[in-house]
Amino acid sequence: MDSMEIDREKTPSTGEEKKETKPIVLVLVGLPGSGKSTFCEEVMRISSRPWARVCQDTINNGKAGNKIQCLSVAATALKDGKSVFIDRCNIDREQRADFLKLGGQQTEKHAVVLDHPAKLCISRSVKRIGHEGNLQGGKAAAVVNQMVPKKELPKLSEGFDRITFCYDERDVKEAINVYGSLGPLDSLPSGVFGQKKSDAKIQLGIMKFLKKVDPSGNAGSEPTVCQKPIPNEISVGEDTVLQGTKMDSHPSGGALEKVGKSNELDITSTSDANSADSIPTLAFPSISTADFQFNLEKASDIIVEKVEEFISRIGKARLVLVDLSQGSKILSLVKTKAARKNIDSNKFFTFVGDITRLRSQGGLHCNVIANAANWRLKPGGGGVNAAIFKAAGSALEIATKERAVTLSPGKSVIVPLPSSSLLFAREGVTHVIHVLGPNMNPMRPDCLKDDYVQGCKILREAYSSLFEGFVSVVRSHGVASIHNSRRSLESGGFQEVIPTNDDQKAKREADYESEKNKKYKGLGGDLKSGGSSFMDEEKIQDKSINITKSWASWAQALHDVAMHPNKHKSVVLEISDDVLVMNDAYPKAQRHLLVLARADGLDSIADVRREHSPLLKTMHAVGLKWAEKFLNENKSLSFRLGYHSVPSMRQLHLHVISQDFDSNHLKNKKHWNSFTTTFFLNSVDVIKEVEDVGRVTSKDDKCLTMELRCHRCRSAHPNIPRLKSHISSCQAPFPADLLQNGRLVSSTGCFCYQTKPWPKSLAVGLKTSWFGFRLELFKDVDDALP
DNA sequence: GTTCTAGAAC
DNA sequence: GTTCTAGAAC
Repeated sequence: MDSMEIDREKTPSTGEEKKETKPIVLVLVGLPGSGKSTFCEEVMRISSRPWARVCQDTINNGKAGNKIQCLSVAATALKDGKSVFIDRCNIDREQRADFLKLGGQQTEKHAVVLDHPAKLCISRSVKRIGHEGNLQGGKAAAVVNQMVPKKELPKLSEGFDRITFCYDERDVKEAINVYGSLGPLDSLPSGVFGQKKSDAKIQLGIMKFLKKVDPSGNAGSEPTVCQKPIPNEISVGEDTVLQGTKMDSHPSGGALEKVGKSNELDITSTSDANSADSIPTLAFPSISTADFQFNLEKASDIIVEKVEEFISRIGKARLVLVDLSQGSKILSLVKTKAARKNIDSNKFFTFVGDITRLRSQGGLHCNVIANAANWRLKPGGGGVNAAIFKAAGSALEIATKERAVTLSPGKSVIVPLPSSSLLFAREGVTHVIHVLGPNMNPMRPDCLKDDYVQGCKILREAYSSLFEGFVSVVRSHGVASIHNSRRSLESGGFQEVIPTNDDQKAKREADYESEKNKKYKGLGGDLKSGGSSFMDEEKIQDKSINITKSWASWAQALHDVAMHPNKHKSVVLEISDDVLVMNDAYPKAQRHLLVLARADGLDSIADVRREHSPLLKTMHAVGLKWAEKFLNENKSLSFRLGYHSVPSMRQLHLHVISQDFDSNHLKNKKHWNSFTTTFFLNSVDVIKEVEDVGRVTSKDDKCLTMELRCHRCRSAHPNIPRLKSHISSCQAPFPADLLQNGRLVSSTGCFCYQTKPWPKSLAVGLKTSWFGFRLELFKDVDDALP
């Protein structure tokens, strides 16, 4: 950037002076360590204009706060006539959006982008001490790395009046001067200033689409198509603790107890100890056997039984049973029984040590730890619960409260650990799963006395819930971890979990800001039955927190097909890089297909974002092609293409279903209503909504229990047999809304594909790439619309 | 998602 | 007594 003045010529700047002076909402955009706070301080130091700095790191009485607090403080400052700095990373459009609404038309919206190379930001944030948000050292490096793939440069179209890009200190200084010399009545011209390449954003978009973003984070530079490893020299502090550590008898107290057939453990047997550090690992105490006085023999049987059940589902991840005492009876029992069952000791072992200091003292990095919680989910009571709450600090209490207030025996709740927690910073723990086991101690609540039938049942449920929770964390984050460990190995690299750019979920979770530490849905019935104890969906939406659903084992079938189509050749009708077609295993009509997305991490329509629009169109196109094929075979059929708003099965899948509903598999109200009410989201509507607002908003599962109505004439029927009898003969026309916009596909309808040949571009597109063909396809779709 | 089954509805 | 639903378990 030569100078801002020169850039002004090639920007959409109007250069017009504004007659009325408005306060400025200046959104800083930059990685930790990019110098946002310094920028604000420098401007405020020299400026004669009243400024307020809204800093998320300190907004909560000097501690880190959340976005809502920032918005509130900023709004107050604006009302006082001040201009405000939004001093937080604001790294993507979503993070910035709410701040652009501040003050409506009465404020100017500016962005200053401190777009320094990620390496520089890492180096600065690792070195700094006394950072307001305590983001320094190894943790800072990890956070920066996590953010890099998420970076999305601001655009005027987001609602900014003026955007200034700074790539080096000279640019920053110039920008400080520009804003610092702004008097109370001055204003600045609109436009984009200092951006190196006008197509940088487009390039970034394409790179993101191709899942190949320049990891240096310098989107302004020439994009590259390979991922450069993060330099190793930034590996610092506690991250090096594993190296050279013998796990069997760690001098600081941790001791690994080998379980099963192998004497070699992954931590030490791996060629690079760092890679073991990034294997998703759950450390869990024995549930109910301490204070709740559960019989050790029975408990050890159940632990081994449940470990055996789950071990095949956790991929490369590991389970570690932890106990503080060297001569722990429960560890010894479990170890023996696990060995007897030949459970893989790389995936399950026992460990003697403090569950709150596994990495720092024991050299064992466990990204998830389980807490043997009490029903009130409160600290205290001694034992593991007290220790974990104490070690994690108030951050865990607050995060827990957001998710659940109480817990029933046999249930668990997953709590993502805020980065402000010591357990996160020191031990690398990203999630705590609170579990409540059965109580056999008459001195404690809900004592089962000696009812071990019930007790064993609840303990089994507790471990199922815990391991299911861990599976869901691994599935949401573990891909990144595994990719990462691979990358670490290749690069000799950085051992913190660094999400790769192709893992949207992990990417979302990687946000270090507490309000963005997105919400996980806890497990099992407790969230459902907890009633007022839990945040309802609206509250969750209000707090901009997303839910990651946990999926039961039976719900994984489609995901397994999508991930491993070779194992399911017999059911796959068609496959491309992006989608796969199969018959529904329990068809609810004469013709009932599923078009599955093959991307991992796209569990349901709720995960779909704007960037998935091409995929949705591909799925629609493939579904239409099959509908057309079926129509050629039977002209009397009609088809709908759509998604269940709350699917039961994991993996985004489009239903292509004929409207006869002539099937023995259609047995109950839920079946019927899931295809004939607004629970069934028309593919065309989904595509439009995703393009318009970036996601699908409707999520209506109440209609599943509504009365049974004919999907054609809308007459009500008392039960399924009577309804089926009616629909077998009802010839009424379909409701008007279905006849619009291609929602219904039939040989006689207005949306008729048979009258025109399938576009050649589609055939090519399906085999090659989305580019090019999708526009043509939709040109065809548009042409076909009435 | 399905299966199983207790008990409601007829 | 039979049919059907709805909830639990998987």
